[in-house]
Amino acid sequence: MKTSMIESFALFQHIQETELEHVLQNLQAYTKSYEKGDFILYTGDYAPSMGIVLSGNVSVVQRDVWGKENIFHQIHEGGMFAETYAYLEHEPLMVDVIANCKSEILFLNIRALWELPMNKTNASLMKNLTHILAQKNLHLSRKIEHITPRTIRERVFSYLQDQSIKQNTTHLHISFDRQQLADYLCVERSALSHELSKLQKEGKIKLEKHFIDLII
Amino acid sequence: MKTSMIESFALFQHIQETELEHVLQNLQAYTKSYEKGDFILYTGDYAPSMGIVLSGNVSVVQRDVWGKENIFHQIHEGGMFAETYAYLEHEPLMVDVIANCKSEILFLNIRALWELPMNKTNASLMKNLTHILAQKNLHLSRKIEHITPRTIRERVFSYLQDQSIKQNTTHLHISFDRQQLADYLCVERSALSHELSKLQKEGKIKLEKHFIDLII
DNA sequence: AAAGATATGTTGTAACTACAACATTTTGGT
DNA sequence: ACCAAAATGTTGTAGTTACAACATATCTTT
Repeated sequence: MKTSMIESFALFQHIQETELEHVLQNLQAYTKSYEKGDFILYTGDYAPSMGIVLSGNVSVVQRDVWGKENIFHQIHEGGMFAETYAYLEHEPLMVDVIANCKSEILFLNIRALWELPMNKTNASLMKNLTHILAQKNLHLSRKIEHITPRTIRERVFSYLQDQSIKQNTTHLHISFDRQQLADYLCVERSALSHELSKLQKEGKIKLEKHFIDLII
Repeated sequence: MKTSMIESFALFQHIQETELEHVLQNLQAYTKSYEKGDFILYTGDYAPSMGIVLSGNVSVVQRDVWGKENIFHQIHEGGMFAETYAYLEHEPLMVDVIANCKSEILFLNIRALWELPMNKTNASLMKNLTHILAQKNLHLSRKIEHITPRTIRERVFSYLQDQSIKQNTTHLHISFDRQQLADYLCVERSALSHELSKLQKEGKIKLEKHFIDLII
């Protein structure tokens, strides 16, 4: 396992490189590879371990009875998923986790952390984990903010303004394709396309492939 | 401060009663009282401390430009709020916290936890905090699940089914009034009343004040 | 018990979206 | 460069909601 890459991840901030191998062992680390479209975790499952995306990217998705998808998160390299369920061991997953492309996942039994002796390294891990959970919280709150408005137009602007702050530019890279963006905003794909076209005709945005320019 | 009450709270599980006074001191605990309608925290503020509801109850609310309210949580006795923002110190609040009635709040500087020596008590506090953050995450995910459907009817059923599981009965106590339930589900109050009436006429639910019977 | 205040229920209308069906553009493999 | 497949865009229609304006019920205070 390439520790050089792993030590850059949020969970391992302020962990000594020399400790890393030991930490991975303590957390019963193992990796697994997935192809595009593979299910990594299923709704209803219990997740004994959380996942870290070593390469590729995955979607955390909820499906309703009719198969309509609601994208909660898209997790890229270095990102974590299922940490909530790995921690709350009796809570069944309310989402699927699916590989968007060929991906390699590192699994860690995060509950083991609380059985380990209390030293500086393990305290750092706890602090990092708390930090990550707090940020997941914010992401979920932002998603709620984005899907609260009734109209597609308002949802799009809510999302684009958020992206504009995060990317610190008005030339926004959108990592979703249209269907995924529709799923994230909980609207119909063709209706989203229609609204984006209208916004472009009105001169409020400019569409170019995976970028959207915000024009103010 | 009545430590007998405080030790029953989620944050203080498995903490020795004899340690409690010391812990409260370390976390710079102080209490403050609020009247109905008082703002406890404002959108845009930074929260240096998180809050625990000692008595009364509070709402965590987001407002849009037109003053429309979106209720994220309702926090009752023993519940916590702003733990995410208290932990992410540079993140401004995206919600208001408002007292629904006369309430007493205990404030704790949770960040101080990471500066303290690593002993069993502080490790328990970290574990409890992680647990609470993970559960907040689940609550937010459930809220997303409830407001994802397009129709009021589907949102109501999503919420009622969730309550049915949580309360383990079909005779559901609803702690929201109609306006609050509408705000939580992000729909219009009168439209919600209308839909609830229709559901009752169809024999699918039975309304009685602050209870709703699910009829299956 | 009465009166004012607050909460809840009812109705009509304009606006927006989901859905379906189809047209066009872009992408990836050879 | 070509083709097939996938992604994106366009249009019309039926159904649901927000909003406004009002009616009724419930709570509070005296």
